[in-house]
Amino acid sequence: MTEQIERTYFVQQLLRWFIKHQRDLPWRQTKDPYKIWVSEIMLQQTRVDTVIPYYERFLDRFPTVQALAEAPEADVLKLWEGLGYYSRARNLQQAVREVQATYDGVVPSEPDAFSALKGVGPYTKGAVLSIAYNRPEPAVDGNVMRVLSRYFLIEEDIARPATRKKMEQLIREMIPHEDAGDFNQGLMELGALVCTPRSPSCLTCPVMEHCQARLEGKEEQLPVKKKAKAPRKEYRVAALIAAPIEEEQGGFSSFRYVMRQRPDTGLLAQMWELPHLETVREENPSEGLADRSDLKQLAEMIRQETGIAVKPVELLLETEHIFSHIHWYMNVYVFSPDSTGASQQMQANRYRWVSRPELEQLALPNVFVRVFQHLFAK
DNA sequence: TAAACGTGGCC
DNA sequence: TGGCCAAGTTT
Repeated sequence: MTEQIERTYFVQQLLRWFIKHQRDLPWRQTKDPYKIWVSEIMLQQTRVDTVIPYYERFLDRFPTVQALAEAPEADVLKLWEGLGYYSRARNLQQAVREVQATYDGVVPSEPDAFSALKGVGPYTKGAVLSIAYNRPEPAVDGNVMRVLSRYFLIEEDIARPATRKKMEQLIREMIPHEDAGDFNQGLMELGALVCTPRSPSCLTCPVMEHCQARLEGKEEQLPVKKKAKAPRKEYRVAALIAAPIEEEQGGFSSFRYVMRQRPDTGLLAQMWELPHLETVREENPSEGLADRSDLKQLAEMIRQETGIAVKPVELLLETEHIFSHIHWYMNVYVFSPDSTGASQQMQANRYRWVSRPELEQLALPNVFVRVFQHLFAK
């Protein structure tokens, strides 16, 4: 069988299979390029089941390009809370504002124009344009690379950009212009449902007959991918500065807390956190209580940046959090403040006193969401 | 090219 | 339990 016939067989079998077996997903109920775009951004490195509730809430709140373009950044970040890779949210809004301003709110269908938008890389360009506009652009993600590496027995490291480009070229040669969107989605769907990373269901695969890896018994060995490095360790000590809120009757029933907004770039950009600092610590973090000098340094930093003098009261909890590239060991101490006034200095350093209802409005990374869950459960 | 950038589920 | 993985992009 010639290579060309093999490819034609693949395309036809895949399309037939996809039409019959595709999942009923929220973003498949629409052809609105904006909604498909939102789904593709959320789905980057993120599971379908995780995305669905976020997708529904996000579009409920921002149903159109205009609605998202006009929304406060903080609201967008809050709706993204817990989803991870938060620069996706800021980039999406920046791109949507560009679409509103430059294209009168219409998502551009030209590959170069759409691709130029913030957060739109080679995958997202192909996915959105093929699904929404049926443009014959490749959309090569991890699923697609797995399927192709097996079917064509491609043994190059899929972590290399050069490998992805090779696969994009392959797709350009195969993609049917009449069914570009279904073909791209079919490839991804096959990777998600049948040609899975472990224990692929070859016996139900529509293209098993000519799958080169299957024919050679190498389906479990592909794709080849370089191993990721272990996350580096960081030890941190954080301050929960709590002050009772006075009521008219003279008692109190709730607290205010000092929160700090992270820098505009980098890890967890613009999200809110407990004031904390990195401490020098060798191995064995569970040994864990921050020593006096850590607490002293932390109190000093807080005084410098807020003008509030604080004293450590007790250890609230020791917790770990693993990002993709950093492993945090964090000890959280309760501190008592000598005052509760808001100062110019606090604001300049991105600190705020917040009540519990105000806290609910801020976007927090999961590691700090869990700290408060622990506190409020006590 | 390699590292930064989150989170949760799975085996 | 810990490493791997999931519809990647930016720098």
